[in-house]
Amino acid sequence: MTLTYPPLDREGAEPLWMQLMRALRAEIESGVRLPDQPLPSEAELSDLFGVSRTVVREALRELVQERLIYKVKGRGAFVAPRKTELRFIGSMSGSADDLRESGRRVTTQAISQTLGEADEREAALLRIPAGEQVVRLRRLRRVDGQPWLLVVTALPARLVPGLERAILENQSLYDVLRRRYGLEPAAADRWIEAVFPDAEEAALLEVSTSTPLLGIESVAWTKDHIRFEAYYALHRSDQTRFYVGIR
Amino acid sequence: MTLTYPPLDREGAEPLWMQLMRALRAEIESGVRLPDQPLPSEAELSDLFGVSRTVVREALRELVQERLIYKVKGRGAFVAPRKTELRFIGSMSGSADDLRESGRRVTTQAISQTLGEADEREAALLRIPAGEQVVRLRRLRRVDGQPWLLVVTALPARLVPGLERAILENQSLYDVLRRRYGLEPAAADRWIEAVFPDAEEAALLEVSTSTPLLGIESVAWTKDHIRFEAYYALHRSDQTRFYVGIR
DNA sequence: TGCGAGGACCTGTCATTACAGGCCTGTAGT
DNA sequence: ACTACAGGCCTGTAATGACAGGTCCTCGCA
Repeated sequence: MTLTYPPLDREGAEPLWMQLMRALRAEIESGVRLPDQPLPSEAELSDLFGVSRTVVREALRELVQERLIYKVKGRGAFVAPRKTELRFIGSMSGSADDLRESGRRVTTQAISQTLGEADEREAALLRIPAGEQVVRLRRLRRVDGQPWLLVVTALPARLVPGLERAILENQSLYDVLRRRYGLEPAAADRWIEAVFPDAEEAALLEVSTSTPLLGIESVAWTKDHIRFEAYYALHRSDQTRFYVGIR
Repeated sequence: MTLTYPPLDREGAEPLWMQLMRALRAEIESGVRLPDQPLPSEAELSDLFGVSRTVVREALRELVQERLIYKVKGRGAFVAPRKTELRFIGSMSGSADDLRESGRRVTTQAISQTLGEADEREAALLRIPAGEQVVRLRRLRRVDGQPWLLVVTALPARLVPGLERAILENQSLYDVLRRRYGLEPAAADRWIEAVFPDAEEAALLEVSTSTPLLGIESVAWTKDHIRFEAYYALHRSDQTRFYVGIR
């Protein structure tokens, strides 16, 4: 009993492997395929979708990367056991709320809000072509007056028209995104690294350029896999600690 | 001016792409290739090493994954700018020290220390065959008497002979690994997710099985890329907060 | 001198073919 | 009833060939 599939679009719209990946992901996330159940073999998928095994393997590779499936050599590919949904608590709102609860004064200062073209890193994170228009927000967050966190957020302009003119001072970005644009974060990828600030960043955070900071790269997407926000945050970890909380 | 390379081993010892990846990684990490300098093109690497472009692309793919290089369509592959070394502060030692500094009592209780066979997850993380012998440590950490963190650590037995008989109670694992086995963590990958504990885990942490916990999967390796430790930590985030600190 | 077209070079994508080696099961032999 | 082995299925690895489309330099023309 195999499902039937609409033919893939071969007119260059999108790579075949990406279309195939989406089709399989939709099946898995819709619950049609149950955890630990085998997917059709690579050869079968080739036939079903009318593409080469190269395309199938590329698609499966991405799904393995996303932890949606796992593969066992000699047996096949299987649906990964459903993970508990990672409830997305931004270091932005989440940690600010935590700190406020603990009686500290948290303020957010908008450094700049501009329209611009996505650079390589942002484009890769948001899965958009480099050069596409993005709204870029630079904000400085203070705790008890002390600089604490510097964030550069990029959002595809077509998803958030007019955001560059919104007043975000001391207002949760996620609230605005949800209320005004209907963007609800469902999950995010984050990378944490130790970095040095450049001269401007150091000045804003009031540290020397040789002070190691916590750099957090993040990309957030909705349940429909629309990647709507990428940010890079620089964190002073000497004064206030950075933490991730679950609520 | 191209370098000369020893021929790759074709006798099934290791996939060609892995050998090629190692060769390129060694060059990059030794500083022979400078940041943002281009690597030879895929075609050139094919010729230099006498392998197909398939092999070259697989090797480059892994290096991109490791963030050692980046690729630009139409231009080539380049050495990634040297990242500030991620100073590895385990949630084990690091956060424990932080808490101790803040005047809280941190104790570690060994639940079990056994020899066993690596399961699929551990094998994948440690890059060893499933079934290889691993020393497995299960430990419970308390803060002010309250259960806080449950960790299951797996280490390849051949790297840490006799560790299953060591006394680790209230002693830093990393100290033991460094002093006794010369294993110095240089970097680590970590994944954070929200999970429910199973019955036994819930009992140890004194929560219900419907309490969401912070699950941290981690694998650590030395500067020689020897992956020596994988752990899965379950964190009570309702009582004490989980945080990552830089020191 | 400035500019635009062309071409060389590069990665991205895709198809096809081949074989090694792990996994599983059915079957023949004990 | 039990075991050993063959064969089928599956993924992993590898080679080869082809073309699309991005990048960059050069050369000829205005």
